[in-house]
Amino acid sequence: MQSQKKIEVARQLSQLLIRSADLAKSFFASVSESLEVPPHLAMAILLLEEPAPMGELSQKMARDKSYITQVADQLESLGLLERVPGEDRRTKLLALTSEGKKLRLKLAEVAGNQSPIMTALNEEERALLSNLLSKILG
Amino acid sequence: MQSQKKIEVARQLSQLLIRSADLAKSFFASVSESLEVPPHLAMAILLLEEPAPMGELSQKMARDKSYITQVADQLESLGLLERVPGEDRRTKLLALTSEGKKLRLKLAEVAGNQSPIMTALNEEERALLSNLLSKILG
DNA sequence: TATTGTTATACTCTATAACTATA
DNA sequence: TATAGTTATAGAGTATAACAATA
Repeated sequence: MQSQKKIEVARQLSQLLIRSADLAKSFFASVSESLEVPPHLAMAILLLEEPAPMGELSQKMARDKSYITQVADQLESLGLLERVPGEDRRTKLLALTSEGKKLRLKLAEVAGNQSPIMTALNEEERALLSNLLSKILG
Repeated sequence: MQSQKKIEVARQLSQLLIRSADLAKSFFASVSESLEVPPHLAMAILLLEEPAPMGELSQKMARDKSYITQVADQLESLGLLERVPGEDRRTKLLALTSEGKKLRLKLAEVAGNQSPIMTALNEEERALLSNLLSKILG
């Protein structure tokens, strides 16, 4: 393939990728906002199916631990989670309250059923997409 | 498909999508930084193959015009572009200087050849991915 | 000494609102 | 009145650095 053409292919595909991810994000943002939680709090809730140490959430969200402290503070003040003692006394587990769990279910249901990924693609296409993306991620 | 399972599929695929887009972004960021331009300036340069009014760049980058003003200021102070008069006297065209054009070529070459999208997928796979993503974007 | 989490603070990206000049 | 661009400013999201408690 010619060099100039290659550039265009790469650029357009990158743009498609970024726009799709933006769509997924903004879909998730609108779901969260309809449930009156900011998106990053909603994402944390979704990831806390089981109580987990803050460091673990930091990894899963790919955010600094100091930011997780702030997220946890906000969720706590909304009554959606509690910090409970962990194995060793430095560790704190983030555990959803019953209200947090309720919210998690609602969030998961809407996000699972109405996501553009679910509505636009059938099962086979989703599997295909999953493979291609995994390949990119190496 | 069961509801709980569906949720997991949607979440995992969204995560894959977002992580792939993040990879594309951070690849581009590292390319730009190796050429000593911040990524958003680099993206503007890439999009300015031909001189274009600021409003057009605003659309292509999906950013507010006031932000484009700031981007243009920075590129101008780096000697990478000039504002030249457009058709009517309100309009200004953003035109790369010769140094800007040189940089654009380097940028495009590396981004086109070494992008994870290009290295991880073959031509057929890229076409497939492009279709799936277009479907999601509707 | 290394690890978990916290605090205070500052930075980056980007938008909003009010404006100027031109159409 | 509508459009292109500018200015000044503010906000959201996130990180850095120094710290405390525990291991």
